[in-house]
Amino acid sequence: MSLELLSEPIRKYIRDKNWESLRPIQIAAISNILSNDKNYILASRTASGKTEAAFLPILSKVDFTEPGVQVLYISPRIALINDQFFRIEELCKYLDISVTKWHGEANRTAKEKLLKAASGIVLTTPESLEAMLVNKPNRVRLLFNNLKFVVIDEFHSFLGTERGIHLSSILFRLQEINSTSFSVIGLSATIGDYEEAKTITGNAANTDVLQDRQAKEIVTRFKYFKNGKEELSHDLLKDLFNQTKDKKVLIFPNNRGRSEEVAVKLKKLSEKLSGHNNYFSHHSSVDKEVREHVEYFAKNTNTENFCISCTSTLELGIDIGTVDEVIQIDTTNSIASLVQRVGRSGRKDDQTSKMFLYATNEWSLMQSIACWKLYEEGYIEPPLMIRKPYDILLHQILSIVKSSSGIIQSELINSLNGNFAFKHITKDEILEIIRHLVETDFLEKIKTELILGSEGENIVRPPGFYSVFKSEENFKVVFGKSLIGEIPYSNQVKEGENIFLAAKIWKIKSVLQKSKKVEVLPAYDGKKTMFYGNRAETHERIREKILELLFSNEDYKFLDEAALEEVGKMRKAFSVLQIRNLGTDRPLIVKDKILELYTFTGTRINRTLSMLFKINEIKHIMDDSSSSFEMEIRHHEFLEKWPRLLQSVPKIEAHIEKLLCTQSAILNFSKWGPFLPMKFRVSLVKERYFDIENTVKWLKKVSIVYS
DNA sequence: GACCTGCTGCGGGCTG
Repeated sequence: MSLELLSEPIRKYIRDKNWESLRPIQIAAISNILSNDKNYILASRTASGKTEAAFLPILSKVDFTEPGVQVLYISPRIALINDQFFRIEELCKYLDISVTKWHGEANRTAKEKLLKAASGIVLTTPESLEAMLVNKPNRVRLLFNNLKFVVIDEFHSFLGTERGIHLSSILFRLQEINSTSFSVIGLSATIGDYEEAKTITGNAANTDVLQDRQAKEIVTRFKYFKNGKEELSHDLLKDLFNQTKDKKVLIFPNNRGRSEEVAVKLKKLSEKLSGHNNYFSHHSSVDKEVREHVEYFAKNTNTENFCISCTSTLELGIDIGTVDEVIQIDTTNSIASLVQRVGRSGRKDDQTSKMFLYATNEWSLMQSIACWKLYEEGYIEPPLMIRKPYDILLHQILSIVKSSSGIIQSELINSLNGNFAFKHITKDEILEIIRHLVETDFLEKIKTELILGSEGENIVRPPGFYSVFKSEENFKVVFGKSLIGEIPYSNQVKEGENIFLAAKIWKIKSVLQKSKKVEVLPAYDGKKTMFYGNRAETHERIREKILELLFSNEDYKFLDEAALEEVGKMRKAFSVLQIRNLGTDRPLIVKDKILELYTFTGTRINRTLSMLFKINEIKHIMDDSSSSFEMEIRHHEFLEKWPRLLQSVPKIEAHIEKLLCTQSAILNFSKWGPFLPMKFRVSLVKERYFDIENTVKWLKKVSIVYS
């Protein structure tokens, strides 16, 4: 039925493809996009044909003979653009529409060709758009002043992030140069909060969600191998090897160091037992060419089995072909991430997705089960709400001033005030930040006009200016003339040390401080490489679910014997506590000189509680993975101080300010935050690192029960 | 010590 709505060349494309029928999300998208000009979020599981769902109706609807680029496709990954380019180009051959890749690694000649005759479809990243807006505003006008559609891929990956606010602001700036408005189409996995998602398009009221809830059948198996030490146990590795040796698998060990450990050790086992040789690691520190080789191999091999040990680099978008099984080592920190990873296997229609979960400690096991149960209930945690993104505002102020090479202050303020990315920030606050930037030489005011100051000139010049997220400085790892990857500078980076990288073992021959290079030679034995990283955050609902699991009698068929036994042990240990109301009671365990408090709540609330403990001089160690506090305080003294926590909430602000002066690392999550006036820095930390509002709610409802 | 992402302009050297 929806086929008739499409233009003839598109119908021919579908006939040539021999598609028996269109997918539900495609049918919904075709009839909606063709019948009105709303924004849409197309939400359905991976490999359900979302790209075609957007482009079939768009290509039917848009008149590509008009001047200027008609459709802009924005992706969070270059690799995804390169992947989608082939699919979209194939589709466009039926209509004689030009498709151009525009990103940092794209062909320059193709870009120049586009500039000579702006038309068709452009595939790009938020950062490339930012760079164009900063350096060549006239070029942006030439290319994008007649846009009809903006398609945003992996829409969910922008939610609740600084990059999402940045993207939103860029959409506003594009709207500003378009005389008529364009529609935004977001392609997304199933997400937790569609109302929040709609706000990125800038017009939530005019944004509809088309959702295909149909999920794939997923087979899961949870295994438990208790691991005291830092490194993975031999038993686990042996089991993992047998589990994966004759299949095509992806393994997610949660961090780069462990990803290398798994790849190297499985490869060694495979060599000893004459298994296949296709063991790889894939993460941001592995050289790009090596990674592309791994992706190419996985995509193009039919007969050979492989095993890729990876981080979230392979969680998003890129279709790496047939994968039989996904292995997760220890818990994911979110349900959204779990869903994405499971979706990497069984992409073909008739296949089920298979996931094996290995837990190495009891809390990781409990959290894995909690995430899985919540997923089964259809729950996905909502993204973080960023209401006051002062840091992104500051970045955009510098960007706009630079692009205009002189702008009237009131004009700048009006534009920012109308920008939907900053709708919760007031005019007065914008003015205050501009004044601060003038005082600190980032901007200079000449009569009513603003230009860049000397500090501002320095900061907008390096290429790093175009992104809003932070990145660490790394040392390149080279063997002879070939680049293996990059590692951060740690005390492990010195002559004679052995490291794991790109699924191989290396001995460090020399460290060249000046050129930031590490020369290596192949070796046979070594240690896990040290990588730095930010702490991941877990939502409170997951921790509440763990408490519910501990006080339930439910039998889980997906657990192996060891996991079942561990769950039984945990349940027994907690059953002695007098918990009557799972929603409000939290256990306090009284030991000799210490107390243990189990909060069963999210990371940001735990951090805030830790802060309140500090303010009230309660000596403690927080462990977020078990959501618990070990406190050095007498029982009666703690109960006396407990009600004071709530009273000291108003003191938090002053305390954060003090913290920011002594240990500025607390603002490490924000790239542009350090350039803000103090009160806005405090606000960023309050909103993104802590969660005061929900901590207050938590403290008001919770009652402590003790053994 | 739990993740990941992106990037201009210019000039010098080389190739056809």
